[in-house]
Amino acid sequence: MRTVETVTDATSSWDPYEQGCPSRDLLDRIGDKWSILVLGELGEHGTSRFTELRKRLSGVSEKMLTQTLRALERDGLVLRTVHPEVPVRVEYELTPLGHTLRGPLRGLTQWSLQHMAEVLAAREAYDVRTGQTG
Amino acid sequence: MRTVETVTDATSSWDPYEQGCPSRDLLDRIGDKWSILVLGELGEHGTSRFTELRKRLSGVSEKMLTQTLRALERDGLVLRTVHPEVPVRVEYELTPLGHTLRGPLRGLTQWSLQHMAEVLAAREAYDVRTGQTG
DNA sequence: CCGTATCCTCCACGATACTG
DNA sequence: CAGTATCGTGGAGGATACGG
Repeated sequence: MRTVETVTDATSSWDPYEQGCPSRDLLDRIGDKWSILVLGELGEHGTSRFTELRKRLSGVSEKMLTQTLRALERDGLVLRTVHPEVPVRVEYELTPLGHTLRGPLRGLTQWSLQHMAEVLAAREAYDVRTGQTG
Repeated sequence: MRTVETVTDATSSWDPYEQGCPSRDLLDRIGDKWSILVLGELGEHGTSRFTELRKRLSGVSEKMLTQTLRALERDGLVLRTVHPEVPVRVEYELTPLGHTLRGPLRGLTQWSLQHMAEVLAAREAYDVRTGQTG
């Protein structure tokens, strides 16, 4: 899932396989490890500062958090506001566009809550049947 | 996004970061490059054979298609039926559980269709503002 | 406090060749 | 037809150190 490590050539080319599957287009952007976690946090807690986010998303490195926030900002999903104080205070919040994503995302969350147990069960059954674990 | 290249130790450990974010749990399974495309195809066209899928998902390698289908089968989302004829005929279809995923997935698709243009626009605006491209 | 710069590791994905 | 086996690679993601 391509995030933008080299931002410079991110606009250059789109893989042909993406054309015609909108859900893939979207997941190519937010399907990475941290994007939806960030969107979730900003959706629930509202405006947050960098370090605040970093603490709540335990496990994220500074690099990845910055990178994720930049990508979301670039795509118009997150608004970044710098308050020129000393020390600097930076606040992140969802844009209106970002808020419209919460619905679909909640759809995924709901499905996961309702059906993930079945998935886990199916997985174990499969492993027993095919003889992993035993 | 971990798919199962080495199927053997796939059950062994779960990253701690996943706990408590159901949408991430889900995306860790179907957020890979081909899963939702396969689910989409099987959802729309119904029962399909291996080569049929391979043709419709143009660009997928045999290895990746097999791997994706196996993972989906293991998770109880896809049913694989082998017809012992000569030559062998294998058919894939969504399970009832697999069908329940279509709703949430359509949610993503709808969002993408409605808002991806805004995302693209925001992206260009950002690039101009920060001085890529020019 | 809020990042950037650098280096490194690991594995998802692809290409190719072969099989029941 | 429907796969398996093997090898190679790009780049996502982490650790660490430094900068405004």
